[in-house]
Amino acid sequence: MTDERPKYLQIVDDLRRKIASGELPPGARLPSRPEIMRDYGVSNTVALRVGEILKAEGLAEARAGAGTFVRGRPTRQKMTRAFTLRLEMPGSSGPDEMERRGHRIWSYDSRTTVAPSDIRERLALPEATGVEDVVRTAYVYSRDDEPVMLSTSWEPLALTRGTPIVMPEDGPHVGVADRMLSIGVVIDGCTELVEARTGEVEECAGLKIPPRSVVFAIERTCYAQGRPVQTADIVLSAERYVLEYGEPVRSR
Amino acid sequence: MTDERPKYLQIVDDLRRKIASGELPPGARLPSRPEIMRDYGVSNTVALRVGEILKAEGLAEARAGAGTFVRGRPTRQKMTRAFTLRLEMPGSSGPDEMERRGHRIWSYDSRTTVAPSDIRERLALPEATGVEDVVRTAYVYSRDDEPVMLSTSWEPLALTRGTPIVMPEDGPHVGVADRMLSIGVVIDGCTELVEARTGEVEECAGLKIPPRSVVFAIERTCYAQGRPVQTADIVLSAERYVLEYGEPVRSR
DNA sequence: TCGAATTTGTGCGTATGTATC
DNA sequence: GGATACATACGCACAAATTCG
Repeated sequence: MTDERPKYLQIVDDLRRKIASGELPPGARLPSRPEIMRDYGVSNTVALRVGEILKAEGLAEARAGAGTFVRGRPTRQKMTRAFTLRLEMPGSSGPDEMERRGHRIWSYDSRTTVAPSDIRERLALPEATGVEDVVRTAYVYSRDDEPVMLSTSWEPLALTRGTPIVMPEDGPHVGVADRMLSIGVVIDGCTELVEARTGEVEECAGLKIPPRSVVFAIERTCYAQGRPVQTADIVLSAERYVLEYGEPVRSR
Repeated sequence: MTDERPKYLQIVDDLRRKIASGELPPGARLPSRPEIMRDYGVSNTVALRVGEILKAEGLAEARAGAGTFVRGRPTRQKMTRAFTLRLEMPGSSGPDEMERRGHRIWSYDSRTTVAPSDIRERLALPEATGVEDVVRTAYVYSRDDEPVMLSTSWEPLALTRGTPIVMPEDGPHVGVADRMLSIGVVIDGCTELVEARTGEVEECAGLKIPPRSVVFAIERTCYAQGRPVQTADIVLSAERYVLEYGEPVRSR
């Protein structure tokens, strides 16, 4: 054996090859930690690392007590972003686009707070004075009873204070545009900044995907006549979703 | 301490927070393994894991013998997608949005060929007959003399055959919309399917980024009255770019 | 220039809790 | 209930790279 590389990499490579070749098809059980230790003659440290790497690469999935299994790639859902925005534009009512596609709000948590500096910038808020000036709402969206999207929205209290829609979940209005319209704020513009990166541990845990999976992180800001009226941070798995932007094709 | 989460996560969180807040700016040294063990009262196993996670998340960079340092994120360029499309829409001329932002075509390679099946589907082409029916052009875009974007575009020969714009780089017309307009095809719709994943070896090599870096893979299709007239596969580094979509804000 | 101290990378052994079968 | 497997955590050792006096 003239291989200079670390043992754990050699083993990972070997298993990766077996997965790619189909020798270990999706669902197949990978060797357990003790088995790796025996088969390859290594310590638990190495066997442990092998599992961690395969999980991080999204190739394997571990279930405590059961074993480690080859992961079947999920079919990617299409998430039509521009379309969402359009449907949420003034006049819409009833379930918004998210719900129409089988997504439901799994949980949410609203509270008033002092906006952090990056949010202040996005909402064009003045210097912080220590006074609570935004409503922060953390949503978890689900599909088929699985969490699939995390969203944290921020709305300036200056806009909503004293209105019936201070707390997003109060009342019948669904979707930002609809809610804002009900207090006379017409949302007429929206931008999304799309970032892709490996998910933080908590994000991946919240989405029930392997740690460090690739995720989309979308920064969405809605405007009314040029003034930002709501901004949100949206996180979703890049393995499960493709984002669709652009003009929907009309006649087809 | 009522925190139920694993120790390594708590420590990672603490350091991540310090990095995000700027308390530990890019280039700053993170606590070493012995320091973490002492400061947080944990074993080397935990301290080790903390470093591994921060590295995997791209927040830190370790040099054996020297230490672990906060990684300076390359400042992310904003790639304004919708805007690009709009500027490329009929009537525009001169340098397109890509060029305006300092991007140049580094190299390209055009040839006629038989479209593969996925492209046939996107362009709504009939069954392949073995006859060359598309022009495939592979571009490498650069910025500051560095390759930053790969793009492969496909145009049906049925549209362009016999016109002066069969080969994209012939003539003065820059940008799809402009070129198509010159032969009477008015592009009036465009969709982009945005995917994020770890880059393939060739892609990362072409972009001069580390293997398995996170990349955007965009599938863009342009339509004229509902009929697809051009489609392209675009790959760019997710570490270097953020995609911007949506209505640009008017009055500001 | 050299060597000591430090730090990361790799590897070893072990223990305990908990989920699964 | 018992065996198995993963998750987390403890301990230690040594090589290679770097830093610094």
